[in-house]
Amino acid sequence: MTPTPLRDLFQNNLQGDQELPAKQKQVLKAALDLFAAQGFENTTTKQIATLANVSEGTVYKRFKTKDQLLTAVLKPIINDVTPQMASEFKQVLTKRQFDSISDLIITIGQDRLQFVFDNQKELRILLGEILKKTERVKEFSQLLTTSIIPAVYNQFDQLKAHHKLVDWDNERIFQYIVSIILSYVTQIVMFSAQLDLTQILSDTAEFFERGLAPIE
Amino acid sequence: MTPTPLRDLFQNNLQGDQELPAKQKQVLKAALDLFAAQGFENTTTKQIATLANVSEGTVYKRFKTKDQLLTAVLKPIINDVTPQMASEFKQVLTKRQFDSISDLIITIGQDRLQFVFDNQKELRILLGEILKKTERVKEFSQLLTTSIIPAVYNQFDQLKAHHKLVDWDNERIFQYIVSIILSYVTQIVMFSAQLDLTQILSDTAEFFERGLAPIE
Amino acid sequence: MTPTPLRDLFQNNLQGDQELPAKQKQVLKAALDLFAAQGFENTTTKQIATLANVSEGTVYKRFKTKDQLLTAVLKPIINDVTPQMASEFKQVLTKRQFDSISDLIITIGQDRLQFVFDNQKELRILLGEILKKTERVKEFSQLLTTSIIPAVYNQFDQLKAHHKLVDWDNERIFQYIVSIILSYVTQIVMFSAQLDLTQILSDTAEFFERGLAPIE
Amino acid sequence: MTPTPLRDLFQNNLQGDQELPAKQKQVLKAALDLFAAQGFENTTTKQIATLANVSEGTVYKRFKTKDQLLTAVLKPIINDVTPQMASEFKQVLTKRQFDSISDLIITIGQDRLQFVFDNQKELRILLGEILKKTERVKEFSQLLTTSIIPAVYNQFDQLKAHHKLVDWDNERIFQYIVSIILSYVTQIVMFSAQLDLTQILSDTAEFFERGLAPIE
DNA sequence: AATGAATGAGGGTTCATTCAT
DNA sequence: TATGAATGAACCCTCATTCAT
Repeated sequence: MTPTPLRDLFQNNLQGDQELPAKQKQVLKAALDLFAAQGFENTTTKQIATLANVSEGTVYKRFKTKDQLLTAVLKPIINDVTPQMASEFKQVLTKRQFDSISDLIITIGQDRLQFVFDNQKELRILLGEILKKTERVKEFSQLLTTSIIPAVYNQFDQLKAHHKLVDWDNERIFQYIVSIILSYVTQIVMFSAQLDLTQILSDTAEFFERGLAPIE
Repeated sequence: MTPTPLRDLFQNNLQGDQELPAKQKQVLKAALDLFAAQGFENTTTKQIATLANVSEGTVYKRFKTKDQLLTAVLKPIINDVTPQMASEFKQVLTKRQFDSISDLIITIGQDRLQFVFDNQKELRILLGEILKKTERVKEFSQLLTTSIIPAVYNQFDQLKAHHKLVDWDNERIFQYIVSIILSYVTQIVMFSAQLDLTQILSDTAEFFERGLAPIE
Repeated sequence: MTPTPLRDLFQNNLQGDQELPAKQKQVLKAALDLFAAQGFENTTTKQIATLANVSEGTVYKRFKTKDQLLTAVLKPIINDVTPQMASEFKQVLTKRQFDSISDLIITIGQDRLQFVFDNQKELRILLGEILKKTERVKEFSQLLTTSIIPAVYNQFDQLKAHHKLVDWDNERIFQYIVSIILSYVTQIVMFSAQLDLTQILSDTAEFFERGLAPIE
Repeated sequence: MTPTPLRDLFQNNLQGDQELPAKQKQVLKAALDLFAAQGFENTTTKQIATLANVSEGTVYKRFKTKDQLLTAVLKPIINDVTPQMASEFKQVLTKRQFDSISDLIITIGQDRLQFVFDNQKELRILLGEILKKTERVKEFSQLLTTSIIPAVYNQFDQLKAHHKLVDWDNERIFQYIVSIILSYVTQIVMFSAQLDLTQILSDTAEFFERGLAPIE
């Protein structure tokens, strides 16, 4: 079961908004695509209007400045899409209990690496834009933290209870795992690396099996 | 012994160029600072001229377009500054032999985390600009790879010989270590996290001591 | 009945264009006047904007470059104005039958010399611009050729039939007549010569009466 | 005996100037070539400096503005080269006596048409530049007038004396002949027409033989 | 005299934003 | 509400010209 692409989540989310006129939705959709493809500064409002099949004036009807438009694009991603994404991921985490660190890592890894792989373009640019405004960064990361973390920590706790995980702080364990998975993510997104995901995950699992084994 | 800041390395490197007129050096220096502070697109050639105490025409005397100016700023960093930086780091690696993974990680970590910490601003933006052009990414990463890696691998080999490190591929070991250190780097650069570097490094060292212990 | 000035023809033609906004028409009109008065390179887009009572941005709304603006000025002249001009001239040629070479030359000469005289400024510069692009030259001259020539040749043929014109190729006869009339045109346009058109035409007519008399 | 090309005459003339430093001569030569090839406005002083193998400063050593440089290029052409050219042509006119209008026309025509043909590029542009400043036009045409005309008129007078030419004003006769020859010149220069010069000249001669025959 | 770095006014062009319809 | 013409500030860049060496 592959994760739903970011772009689709975004669009579904837009359609749920009763208040927003159809044309404005087209604007947001066009803006997302163009920002993702060329970055914020390199996208003109005219391009957005054209792609959205809308006049330039319409772009400004609701969003008073180009910057507000960016915010409007980012907001649903941060407020709605990411949670949705997160909950999708959470399902993976809560559907069943993992019986080892290996199991956990391979499952998580497969799911998220796939997601990143499928959304390279959007992630690369949107990340860039998000990073430019420090406030946004905070919002965004908090989001992730509050929704996914509990599910993961719960799994950690259960593994610990079964004496299958070292008794360190969940934060610390989480950091190590995320770090290494993210490093592969980076290689994929930034360098378009062609990696053997299966091999990598099994190696990584082996490593954590040792590094995070409970202390006897 | 703290690592030399990027900005100073850049400037020293410029001063070595006999051919480039003083004003042109001022231009490059100003451009680096402004690009680092506000990004490429948000920096005006007029701003650069003003900061460099130079007319706008002068900016264009040598560098025919704003883009060429960016390249001219990046080139010495990639061709000269980074190697210098790398060799500085290499010295740390070759000066002495490490007697454990912990030792290695703490030493490396301290040096590089400090460097990143000191150059947050420059790294954040320049990295952004470098990432925009895929060709540059390749150049840049190859650079790092060829100059530092051998020294690190040499240390690994010696630790293995003394039966103090698991007998995995050096690449694999390197990836794990770098991943986790980079994850802290990221937290510093992107989120301006206030971290207790000493604590972190000792924890990380402990983790690797277990995960990378030789198999009995 | 004096021929309609080029500038008026141009303006009438513009007004016929329903699609083009009023301000854009002002731009074209201003551009024609300025190009004619100072040449293309010596005319600023700002000057055009000012004369047209329009912002500089408006100049570029429709015409993406200054060069396209020149083309846009020249196009109606080539495509519409000249034909109109030509047809006006053709009327003179077809309205009645000429009963001698003298008659023909004096009539043609008066009409066209007057036209040139009235449009000195426009002709002088526009011709210059037209000549810079060889492709345009071709277009332009073909235009003239296809629309006027037949009417003239028809007159020649009738004169020949009445045994009032030498039996040479029409092209050859046309060339001689046009050459000499153009030479006076040139003197008017280029040197602002003050010529006694009536005297000149009667002299010229006399000359042709002899040179082009039918061979007995 | 083909006429000497304009460019060579210009250069020879420069070499005769003792006062002008060698580098300045290079500048003038380069300027002529570039102005001829691309027009005045489209030629930069840097281009001139480069082609002349000279620094930009040197270009301004003697010629204080770009416009003065144009004047300096045009001056020798008007003051020295054209007279030389004219005298060359005059020789053709005075070397022998012509025994008919045909003879005269064919000889003149061949010589001058050839000259124009060989100097198309220079003539086309230089003429353009000359035409832009009305004062220059006057200078230039007077030049031609005073040096060549007498020789031509002398020939006319002799033909008249031998009862081989109509007894009209020399100016009038001259105008007719020059007009028609110039019309062919124009076709060559402007439209790069491929004309059969021999045929044309013999036709033209025939025409004038009739049009300018003495009145019985 | 010659150099070429430096100047800076001004040119063409873009684009976020406004506004009349 | 939607349109798209209009705006004008600001940008990148050019180039004739000056000036220190």
